[in-house]
Amino acid sequence: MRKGRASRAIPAEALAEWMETFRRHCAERGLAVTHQRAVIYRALASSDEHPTPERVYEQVRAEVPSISLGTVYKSIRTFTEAGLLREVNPLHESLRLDADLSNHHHAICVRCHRIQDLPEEALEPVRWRQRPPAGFRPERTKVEVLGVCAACAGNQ
Amino acid sequence: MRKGRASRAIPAEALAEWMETFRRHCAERGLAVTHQRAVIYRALASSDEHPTPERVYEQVRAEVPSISLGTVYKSIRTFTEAGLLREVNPLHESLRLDADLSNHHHAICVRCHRIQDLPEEALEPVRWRQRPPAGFRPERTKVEVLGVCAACAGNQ
DNA sequence: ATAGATGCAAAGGATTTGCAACTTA
DNA sequence: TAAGTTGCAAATCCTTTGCATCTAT
Repeated sequence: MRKGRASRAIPAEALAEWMETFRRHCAERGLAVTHQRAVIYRALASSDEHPTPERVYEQVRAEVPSISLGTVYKSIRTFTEAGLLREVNPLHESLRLDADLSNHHHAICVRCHRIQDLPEEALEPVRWRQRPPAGFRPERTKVEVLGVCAACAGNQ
Repeated sequence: MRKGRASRAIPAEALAEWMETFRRHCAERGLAVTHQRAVIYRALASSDEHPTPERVYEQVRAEVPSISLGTVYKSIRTFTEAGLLREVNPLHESLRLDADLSNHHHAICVRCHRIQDLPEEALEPVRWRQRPPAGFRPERTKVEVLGVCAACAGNQ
């Protein structure tokens, strides 16, 4: 994991625009725009390292030393539920295992987290159009199709 | 999440073959083939639900009531490190966040878990060849390119 | 003024670890 | 028999919760 200050390769105006969007979204959903929330959102929007809550806490504490880790967690959850933020890893609550080592993909239910196998042939092979990031050595490509499974769709 | 007995749509002979492979792999790596390990591996290889360690524990306890959850965790880790088993979610240790809601993909380092963005145009669009699983309503498709990042490749 | 947000501390779940007793090769 | 594995309990890490105090609307 890289250390140091993480900054998205995005100009200050774009960040300003995101902060504006942030304020609007909060207003639309009746979320108070507190100092803490603004700082937390800014830390997230200006980072390209896909940080953990702990890492966000570190960054934010530099600006608001009295902030608590609990507030960071609560804000992140609020933002995620409001659709302002996304989890990179929808299945992070617990380890999920696969004894099938052949190449295949997964269909993941965003509601119940059921995972169904997709045979490799179910999808067109993934191909590069551009070059991979400099120095990155690709080994394996997985596709996750996120959606709603039959059971969850049936439950309304 | 489905309840009940999960069974992969694989005939008994294939399972027998997997168990044989399992024994061979254990032998190759100097891993003892204990009753517990065999039962744990069988539970995993015969399931299509991508179970959690807790779920494996439930299934295995039906056969070996005295087994401990710790042993299940230790065996799973041993199997994963030996390459007999794969984690569906390599990033499950902690929540990772993304404020960029536009469609894009990720390059994930399997060593340090660094996540780099891949713009959507970096890859050919993912297309279905076959039909999605019955009743599954796809919403979004994510590609994860797993590999080794520049920093980790440099460290040997 | 009031609903909602914060900070703190305690609780809860997932996973790992230490160690003595037991198995496998 | 020696090295490795198990079961148990305690420890650790990540995340949520309860509650009194404070703040944005």
